[in-house]
Amino acid sequence: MEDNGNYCYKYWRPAVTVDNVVFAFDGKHLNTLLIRRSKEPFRGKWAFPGGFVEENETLKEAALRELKEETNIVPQRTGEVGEFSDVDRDPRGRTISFAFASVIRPKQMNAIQAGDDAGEARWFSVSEMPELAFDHEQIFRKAIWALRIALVHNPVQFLLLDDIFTLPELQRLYTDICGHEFDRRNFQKKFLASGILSPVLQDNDEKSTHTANQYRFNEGGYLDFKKKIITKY
Amino acid sequence: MEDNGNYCYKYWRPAVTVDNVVFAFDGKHLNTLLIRRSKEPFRGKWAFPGGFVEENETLKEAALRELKEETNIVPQRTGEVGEFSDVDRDPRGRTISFAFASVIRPKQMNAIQAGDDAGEARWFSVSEMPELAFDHEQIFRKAIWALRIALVHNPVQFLLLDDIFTLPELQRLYTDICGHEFDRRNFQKKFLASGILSPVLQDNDEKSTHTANQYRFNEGGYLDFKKKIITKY
DNA sequence: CCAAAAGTGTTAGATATACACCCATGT
DNA sequence: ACATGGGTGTATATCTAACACTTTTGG
Repeated sequence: MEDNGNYCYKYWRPAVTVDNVVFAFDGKHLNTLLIRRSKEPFRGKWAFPGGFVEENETLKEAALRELKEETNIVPQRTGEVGEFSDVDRDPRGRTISFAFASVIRPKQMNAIQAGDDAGEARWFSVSEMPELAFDHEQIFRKAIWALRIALVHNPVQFLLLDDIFTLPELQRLYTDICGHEFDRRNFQKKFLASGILSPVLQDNDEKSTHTANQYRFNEGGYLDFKKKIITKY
Repeated sequence: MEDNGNYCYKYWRPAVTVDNVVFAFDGKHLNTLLIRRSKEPFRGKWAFPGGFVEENETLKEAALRELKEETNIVPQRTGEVGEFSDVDRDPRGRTISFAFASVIRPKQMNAIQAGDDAGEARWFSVSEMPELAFDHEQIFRKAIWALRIALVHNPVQFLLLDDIFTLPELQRLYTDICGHEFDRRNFQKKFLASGILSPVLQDNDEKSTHTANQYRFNEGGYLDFKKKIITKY
């Protein structure tokens, strides 16, 4: 068990890593960012970007540092997914990982750039995920679940869209996150009635053409809306 | 930094601990289990039971082991709360903690018995918590929040009650968890209509007396109810 | 010309809220 | 007798769900 290294402790300690599940919406579908492993174990397999935690950073800071180093992504928001500590989850030895889920805006998607020990970095639609290294399947399922819950408690959906967006886009995003189809008319009615969205006035030229109306997130309206909901519980 | 111990590694590793927030309902109020620290740091202060993770156990297994050792409690269910990894959260040195929240039934409450380095173990009403050691305030707030969310997704409320319970008890439990008063008539109507509860037939003698009706959790009804809800999202 | 995508309104059912009185028990 | 706690029903408002046609654009 002892690696004969320079860091010695009185009691056993596990190695601690962080993993990042980054979500992005390309206008059609929800995607996550994977890197292809260039080293053993699982060489050639896809995995979530991550790495070892260092001495002077929190787990979240470690996650964001690794994400930036390996993929050049800096998220809009990052939340906790959970711990993954099965004794045999890493063939190299006992490693505990803590996973985070992040969201970025569509326009940030092409900032990706594989760095460090990431051979390649690529977006995958959440409905077409490849086989993953380690227990990253498990991490993925838990991350989607966390995203679904966050949808209700934080306005992450609006951090997954650009500043100005359309209702059909918002609906497609909900469909992918919830894995459930929504009725278009009811969906629109609900959001328009909620006060969460502010319409963006378009040129009359554009407006006359038959394209989707544009909206912006209205933080004040959102907070009021949430206050009403909370009373319900 | 090097403690000159027997466990040596090539790279730095943090110490990893687990903490347990155990919730129990005494019929009137929601309580959590604290132990009084018998050692420095924070000697004499109250804290959640927990300890260091060992080599052949997951974090959850470590949490349950420490809980049993320090307080003699074996919970009905345990869920994740989150990570606590501020660089200076433990004055003894860099320590990362992962917190779990557990629930037990009322009749298990008096099984507590302080063991190991727990000088004393005691239940505190969640509305009358003492000052806590480390960043345990933070852990507590996050644990309550996790419990509130679990209420919607898992039937933890029924693991916090004995097998047979009354609607007023259930309502008091909800009040404490949600921090919000409910209308008695609407609360009862909702639960009775939901199919989640099965009435327990009482003797006519008892029934004629004016005491609260008894119910039992109905798992099948709960699953049907949940299925309907999920479609709504 | 056809397919794909977006706009738009109504109705019926379900759910949520607000609200008051009586009875039994124990002090 | 009084305070506490528990049982019970109705009316209103809100929310949810189901449902079809027209317009525009691009191929």
